Amino acid sequence: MDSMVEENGNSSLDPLSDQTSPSEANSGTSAVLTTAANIVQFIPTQVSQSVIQANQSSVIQTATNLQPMTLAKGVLYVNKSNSVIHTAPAGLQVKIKPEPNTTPTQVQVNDTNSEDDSITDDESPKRRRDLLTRRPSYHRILKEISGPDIAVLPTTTLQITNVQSGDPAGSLHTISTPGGGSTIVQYTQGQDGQFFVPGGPVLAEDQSRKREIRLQKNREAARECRRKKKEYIKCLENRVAVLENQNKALIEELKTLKELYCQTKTD
DNA sequence: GACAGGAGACGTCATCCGAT
DNA sequence: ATCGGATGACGTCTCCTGTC
Repeated sequence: MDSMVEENGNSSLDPLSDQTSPSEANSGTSAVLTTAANIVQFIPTQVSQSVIQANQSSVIQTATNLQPMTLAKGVLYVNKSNSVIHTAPAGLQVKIKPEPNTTPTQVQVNDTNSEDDSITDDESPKRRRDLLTRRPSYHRILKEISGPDIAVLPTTTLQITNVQSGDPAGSLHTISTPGGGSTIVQYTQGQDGQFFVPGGPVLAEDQSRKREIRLQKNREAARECRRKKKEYIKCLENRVAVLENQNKALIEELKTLKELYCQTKTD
């Protein structure tokens, strides 16, 4: 499943929400899905999603207004019907050129290997985001460059001031930016050389507890997300099977009708 | 049996995005 | 503006299978 085109009118994850039979597809505004060898007709209002196999020269046409699309990796989400979508071999990138006065709008697939014009200024931030691959995280980059757990401070001079506090642990030290600027950290140093940050253990404990909760929630969310994704893919595969069957049936029907037509013509 | 490679599941991080 | 859920990306681990 290298490329998919999905009409997003139905927000349900279940691409099988429509199970139209070939006969049902004969009413209402019809859409035509044409692949190299096959023709499938279906009703846009009932068919929530459709799937195109990769590496086929395919066109999806539906009858009415073209709507904006959003892109996920390898997936086209079509907000409404009525698009002309050309798929192409893997490694190509889909580009949408807004053409308000023309119908239907063309969705173009460009070879990004040959030309880097995939993002233009007039495209929405969302589109731009979707088209960009994620950059490596700063954390990861830092880790690679400097090793783990390196804190980076701005290259300004720091100032340490000492205040006699009467604290048995020793005098209070304040690290701040020069000129009475913002305090970065306050600490005391015991006779054994250990550092104590006031309120430190409590704060750290709280933060670590919050972090644990967050991680636990995210763990569960990730699990659930994967489950849904698997379910979704399974549904898409089922849908492919259904459409293939419909395709076969229609081809058969066409064949029969052609034969019938030829027969009546010769009579 | 040892080993390599692929597939799948998982945990974590970063980011997006809708709700408040 | 902030928060929290959802999800893509990435690294790691485990299991399975084929090859030697």
